[in-house]
Amino acid sequence: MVAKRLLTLLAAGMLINVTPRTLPTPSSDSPAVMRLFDAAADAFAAKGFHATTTRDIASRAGLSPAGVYVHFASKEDLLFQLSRDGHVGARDAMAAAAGDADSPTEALRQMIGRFARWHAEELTLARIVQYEFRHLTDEHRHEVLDLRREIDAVVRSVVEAGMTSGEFDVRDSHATTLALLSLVVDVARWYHPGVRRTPDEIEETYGALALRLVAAR
Amino acid sequence: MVAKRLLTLLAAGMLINVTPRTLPTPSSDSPAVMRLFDAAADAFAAKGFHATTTRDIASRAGLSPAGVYVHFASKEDLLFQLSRDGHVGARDAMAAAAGDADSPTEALRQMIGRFARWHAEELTLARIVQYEFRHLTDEHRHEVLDLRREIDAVVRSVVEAGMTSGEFDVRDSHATTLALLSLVVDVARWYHPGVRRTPDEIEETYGALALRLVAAR
DNA sequence: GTCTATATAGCGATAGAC
DNA sequence: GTCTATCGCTATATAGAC
Repeated sequence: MVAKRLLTLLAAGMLINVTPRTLPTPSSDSPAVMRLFDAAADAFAAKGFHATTTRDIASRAGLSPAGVYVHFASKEDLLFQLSRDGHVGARDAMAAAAGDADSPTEALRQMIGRFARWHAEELTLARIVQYEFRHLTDEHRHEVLDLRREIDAVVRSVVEAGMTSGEFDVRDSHATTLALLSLVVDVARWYHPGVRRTPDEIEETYGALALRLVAAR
Repeated sequence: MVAKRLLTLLAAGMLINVTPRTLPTPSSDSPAVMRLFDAAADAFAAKGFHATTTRDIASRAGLSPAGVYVHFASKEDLLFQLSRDGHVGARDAMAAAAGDADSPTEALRQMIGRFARWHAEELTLARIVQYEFRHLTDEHRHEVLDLRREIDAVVRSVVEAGMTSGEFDVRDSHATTLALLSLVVDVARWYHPGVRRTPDEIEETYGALALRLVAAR
């Protein structure tokens, strides 16, 4: 009961509302802006932030080099918006998954499975989220760090709910949360569409692996 | 018995000899070369390959910008030698750990524990190994990929030995090997000396987590 | 809002003296 | 083997025409 209430709280309230979505929604952006987001995401994911030039981004988006600066203040601004939106999407996908569950065991299975799936389905965004993070300015990095702490907190809350209910055999919730996130984050490293596994299989596999890590009964 | 022979084979022969160490040993390098290796490793680990300038490296090593090119053909050559030596060190640390074990269970615990510890103790090298990989030239990347495949193969061999002996409950040895390596690789992302855990604790924690992932009896 | 043209700076790497 | 000086190039970002 306590666990269930906690989970409901997390899924329905805390996570959804901690960072209100005051961002411009993608649908309100102009075609050029959307092309620039796509172009920058592909380039950053493929080559990394510093190996990507503004000319790369502009030409992929069908614009001149100067065209980028009509819509974005800098190359780093493009990275920041991609990174922030990616973190918000990842967090919301996980929170939604937890909301469907009626026990810590099911919440963890669905959250980790769904989060792993997100890394496969949103591969370019996931790579930016996990690998390009450090190239943000100090101010932007701190803003995104808050989102990362939210993601960490919801996983740890479910782990601790399972410890309290007796469903999980875990001594250190921080260490176990870190391990759970390690499994998921690394999907962005090895996954490639069509190789090894489908997003469906990844979701199932990682949900099961998560329950092994917490020694769920 | 079969499992034990396989493990001995892996530890004593295959891994150690697959790639003979024809590299110049660090001890035979000049002081300037060692300073350049250290300087480049620190800079690459802290900022990434493309955000590091040859002037950064040279000044950290106490040389002029031109001084780098007396000892290395290019900035990428420095990265390659660091990446290759790092992979060899990681592989050998793991193979040595497997050699001490008398069962797949103990081999896996010691290998994963030792490998995780290596990521903490050799943090700068580990970050280069895991994150700067993609900035190698095609030829160099393929050479390092062979080392990565060796590391993957030895972990998978131990997983499969445990499946054969009945000690592990695993359906897909590839997926489980990937998950085991995900745990370890991610240590290079979150570890920072003095924070959260000591290398000793990491070795113990990750050895135990590995056994959970394979559902060792 | 997009372009051409360019400012300003820094890059990796080399030449040649010592 | 290390230096000073610099080449040739590319980078991010801006100015101003349309």
